[in-house]
Amino acid sequence: MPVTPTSVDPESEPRQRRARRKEARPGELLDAALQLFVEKGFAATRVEEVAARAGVSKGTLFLYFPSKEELFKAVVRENIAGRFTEWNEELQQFSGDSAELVRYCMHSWWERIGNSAASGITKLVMSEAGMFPEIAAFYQQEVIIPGHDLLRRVLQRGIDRGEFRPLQLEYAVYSLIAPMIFLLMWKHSMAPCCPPSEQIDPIGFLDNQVELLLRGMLVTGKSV
Amino acid sequence: MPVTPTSVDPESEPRQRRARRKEARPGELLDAALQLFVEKGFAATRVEEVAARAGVSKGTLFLYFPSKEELFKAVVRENIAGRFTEWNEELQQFSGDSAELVRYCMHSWWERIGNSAASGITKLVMSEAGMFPEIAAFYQQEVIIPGHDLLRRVLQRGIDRGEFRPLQLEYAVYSLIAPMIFLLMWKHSMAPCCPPSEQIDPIGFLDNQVELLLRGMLVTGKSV
DNA sequence: TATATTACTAACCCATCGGTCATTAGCCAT
DNA sequence: ATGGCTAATGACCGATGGGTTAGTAATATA
Repeated sequence: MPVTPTSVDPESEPRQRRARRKEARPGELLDAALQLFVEKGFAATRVEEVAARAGVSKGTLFLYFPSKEELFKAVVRENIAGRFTEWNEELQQFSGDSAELVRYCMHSWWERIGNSAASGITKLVMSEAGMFPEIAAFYQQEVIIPGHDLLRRVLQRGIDRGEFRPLQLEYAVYSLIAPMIFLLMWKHSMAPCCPPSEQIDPIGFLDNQVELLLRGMLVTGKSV
Repeated sequence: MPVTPTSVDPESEPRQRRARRKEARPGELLDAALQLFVEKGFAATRVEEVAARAGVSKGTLFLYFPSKEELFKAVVRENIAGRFTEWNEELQQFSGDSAELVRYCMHSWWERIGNSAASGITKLVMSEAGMFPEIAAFYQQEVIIPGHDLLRRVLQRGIDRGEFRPLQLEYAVYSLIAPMIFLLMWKHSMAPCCPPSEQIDPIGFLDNQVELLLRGMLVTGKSV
């Protein structure tokens, strides 16, 4: 494949060859890098390819990022803006019953993370964690723990309101996280080379899983 | 680190430098490769390192495996020998109730796969699937589908015996697979660089998850 | 002990790719 | 216009590492 810039920019003005656009470069490079890292993994992605996809030469990339590794870190940082505070408030205001809240959590996770490029980041981090312990730790701090806490608060609410049985909170939280991680890995690794017979409908699975878990969590007698 | 052979062989006879051991080589190379691939991933593992760990020179490795990629495939094949037929029979003979059978399944999975080197293979395959669609497809055929079918049969048994509610079988199967995949990814990516506070006790989690799911699957009124 | 066979080795080759730098060209102030 | 500044380039470098092969030493056979 020739290295025609896949034109990350929205306005497809026939850009001149050596335009000077200091402001726009980093973002375009990060976008291109995100795509390629998710597609091919860290090791198999060539910096020159990233540069080409951003419509720029390899030298220019190193003008903005000191190394491939730093580029990778920047990609990860860029794509996990702390959406958790906003999300937390949203859940704080929720007034329905806790089963409904859990359903809502899972759905909004799918919409905002699972079904977006952010899911690629998570897959990427888990795949390359061995090579980048620093990033894994960072991700742990910035994503896993906040997400974990958020879900624990949701479950605690259910218990406090007498809707859920007293649960082993730590484990129950992971019971909600597990299907997300599973879906995410599936989507990015098995699904692409998978016969149609074995495809998973993500929303169907998520709904089903949540109902199953809710039945297990709700106080006995309480119908769904 | 010097390249002293880490002596894969059990009997630590002070092996001479150029011993001829045609029979033992492939196995030792595969063992070394498994370890290193799991530790460092495919790309980051150097064939010379594999050879060294097997106590042999790089040239010898290429005498037994035509390329690094074929070595990788051989490792995958070697470590997922069709244990499924044996496993299937074992479950066919099970005489207890189906909840107990599900518990037994999860536990034996943990013992035989999750807590063994085989789990590293699965993690590896999922991580590198993008680079090796052929292997991903192979794994799909040889592992995922048989495992899937095995679990479906278990759940079907529960429904047939009136123990489980009529379930959405396809989804319910993945509800059992999800925690396994989750544990596996966690163990091989996040756990190593994770504060003690966030460690997961695998068996505790698995048990808890199973009980939660069983509560959701059992016909109403049936206690656990 | 002499000879043939072959498992094994180590030095080698070379394509790839991360990273550098001297040069070029777009932009702006005067 | 033009000269100074710097964003951008692409040819280049060096290291890395997969793969090759000419030669060596262990074994078999006689």
